[in-house]
Amino acid sequence: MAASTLSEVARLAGVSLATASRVLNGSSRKPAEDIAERVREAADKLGYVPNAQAQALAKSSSGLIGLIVHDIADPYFSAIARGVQEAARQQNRMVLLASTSGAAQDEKEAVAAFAARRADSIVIAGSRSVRAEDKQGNIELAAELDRYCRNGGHVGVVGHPVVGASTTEGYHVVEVPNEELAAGLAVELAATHGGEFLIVAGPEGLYTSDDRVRGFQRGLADAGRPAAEIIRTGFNRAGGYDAGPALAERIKASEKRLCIFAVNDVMAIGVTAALRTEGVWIPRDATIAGFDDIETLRDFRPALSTVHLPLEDIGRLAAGDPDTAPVSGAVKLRRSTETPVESQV
Amino acid sequence: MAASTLSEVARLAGVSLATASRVLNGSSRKPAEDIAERVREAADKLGYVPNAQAQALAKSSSGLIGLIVHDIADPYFSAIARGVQEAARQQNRMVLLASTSGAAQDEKEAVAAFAARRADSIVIAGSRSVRAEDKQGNIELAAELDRYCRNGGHVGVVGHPVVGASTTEGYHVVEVPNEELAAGLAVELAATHGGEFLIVAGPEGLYTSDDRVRGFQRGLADAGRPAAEIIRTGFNRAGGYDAGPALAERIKASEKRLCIFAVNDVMAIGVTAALRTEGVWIPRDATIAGFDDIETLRDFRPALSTVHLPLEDIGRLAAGDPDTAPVSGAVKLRRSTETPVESQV
DNA sequence: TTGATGTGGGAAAGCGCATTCCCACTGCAA
DNA sequence: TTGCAGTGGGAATGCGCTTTCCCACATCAA
Repeated sequence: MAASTLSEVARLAGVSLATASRVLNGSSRKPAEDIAERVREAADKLGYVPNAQAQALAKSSSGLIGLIVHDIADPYFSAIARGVQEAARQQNRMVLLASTSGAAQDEKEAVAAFAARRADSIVIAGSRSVRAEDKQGNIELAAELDRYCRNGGHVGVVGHPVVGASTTEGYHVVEVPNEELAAGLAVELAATHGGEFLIVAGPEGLYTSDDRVRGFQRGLADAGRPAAEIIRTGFNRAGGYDAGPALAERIKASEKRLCIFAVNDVMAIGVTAALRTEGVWIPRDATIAGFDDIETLRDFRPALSTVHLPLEDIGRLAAGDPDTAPVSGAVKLRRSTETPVESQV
Repeated sequence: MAASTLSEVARLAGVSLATASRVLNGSSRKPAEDIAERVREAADKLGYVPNAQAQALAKSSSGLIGLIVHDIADPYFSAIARGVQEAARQQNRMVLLASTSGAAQDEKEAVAAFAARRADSIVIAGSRSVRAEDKQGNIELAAELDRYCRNGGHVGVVGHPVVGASTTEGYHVVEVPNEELAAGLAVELAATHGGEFLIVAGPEGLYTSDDRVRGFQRGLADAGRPAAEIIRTGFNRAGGYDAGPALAERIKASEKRLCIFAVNDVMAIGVTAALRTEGVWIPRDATIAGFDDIETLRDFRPALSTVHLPLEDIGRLAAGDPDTAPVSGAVKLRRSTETPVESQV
């Protein structure tokens, strides 16, 4: 990647390096118009493209914003990514992407790589976990992030604070009221559903999942209902699908109507798909609700009851956009939790 | 983003800059083990993170790969992005992301920004168009890309060559056999569908859309069928949705059974959703097929007939992964094009 | 006319690192 | 002992740019 340099431009225009720099790369000092014109012409003729690396080195600010997600192809993350991308665009920055499948070790490496590139800020989306086997990874990740912050970096965290961070300096947590919203969902569901509840959750220790489970149980309690049984599985579509057979059996065996809360939309979709293969239909034989309100799934039938989260805004907020309103979700009841009249319990 | 520098490490370790560099940042010359150990200790104590900007400047290779998509939240693009991301990871690079909504002007700016960052290569996904109003934009984009290539950059293009590129030097086109696959789809559909065909296409001049339309028509011709009528709309879910009402009317008015080919999956989903609101059911009242085989939509019901494209592989290929096999799609007939026995035409 | 003030361009010093070149030192054969 | 190749560390240069500092010149009031 060689290209023409500023000094070549300066030479061609017959001015000094300093002047050329002032003309081309925005400085407070504006050279005279005729000179500026000469410089611009020279730059144009040479096809000059400023070397952002060198600029970053010289003014120690890279114009980069690092984004860490579990999987960029997961619609949850890609929606957030869109928000981050937009904020970056507004701030005249570029976004550096890292997918980590959620492994703390990988996230740590990503942070180090971003730090190496001197990213101005890092957005870390995706749930961390407090499970014992992740402990070491979390500690290292936190240490890496702390170091990054200490060196003047900004970290935007989606959802909940970084596990094990030793300081709040430099961290900006975008609060997502998972617990409250899940509670709200439970209350609203309890209003029309007289049967049992069951939660399809992610692995124990996964923050987001745990928050939503806790909230849902609290909502049930508030509505005077017994706590729901919990089935744990993967936090993705496959996890939901895997939980299907057991659920189907349960539904067929029990004469009480079941309402399933899957802690995110893709899991709910997975569950629904699996149930369908077992001959269990939503909402005829059971009802289900998700969480996130993923856009790509909005045409899914039966329309999925869920909790809307402004994912794009979340991304924007995490990227430090000041004009975006704080996160506020909303319960959306749709077809998937409508109990057909003839089968009320 | 200040941080400790190599020379601080060197001083602490009591060695020269050169030695520290050799120890820490992979050089062919390996200093003695005891010295190396001292340097590593010092680096560790200071929390040294090499400045990738400076490294890039010094050895003029940035380890960056730029990715241009229309919309990162579109599952088509996010799937490709995942592939690019994986390839980058394997190559020990990072990916720089730019979303452009497909405007040639924006894509040009993105290319310039990548060039400024001295990205080793650029992947440009998403269809370009040959419409007259985009002509100027295309020219400028091509010029920017050409310049980038001339300066030693590599460009990976998804689908079809860059419109107006003056050279092939540096370009690597990942061929996607849109036309052949669409033809294959038409042939397979014609085998079981006796009624009419209709195509819901993107705007005229959009390469991918045009290719698929052309292929489909050719397939129909091969099957001895008359050419399908074409409705043009937006190349996304909203476009498909917008086409719904007119289609519904048509379907209701005609007694011939209609098979719709939407040139991509999200459009097909949009059409289906709109038809549903008009009381038209797939596949009862009409059938529909899409293109792309988007993963997030696989649980959609009726299961969408489509053409499978290995999007992740496409991303990997475009990012220059040598181990990935060339693109080969496959027609997938599913529920959405199954004609119920009782309503055969 | 003189000195004060302002204006605008140029020289040069880094930014943090890789790398080339140089040199001191070692070991070994002659 | 001398000479030579080989080893390994250090000084210095440059990557492309920003920015400070300096200086030449013009302008204007006294």
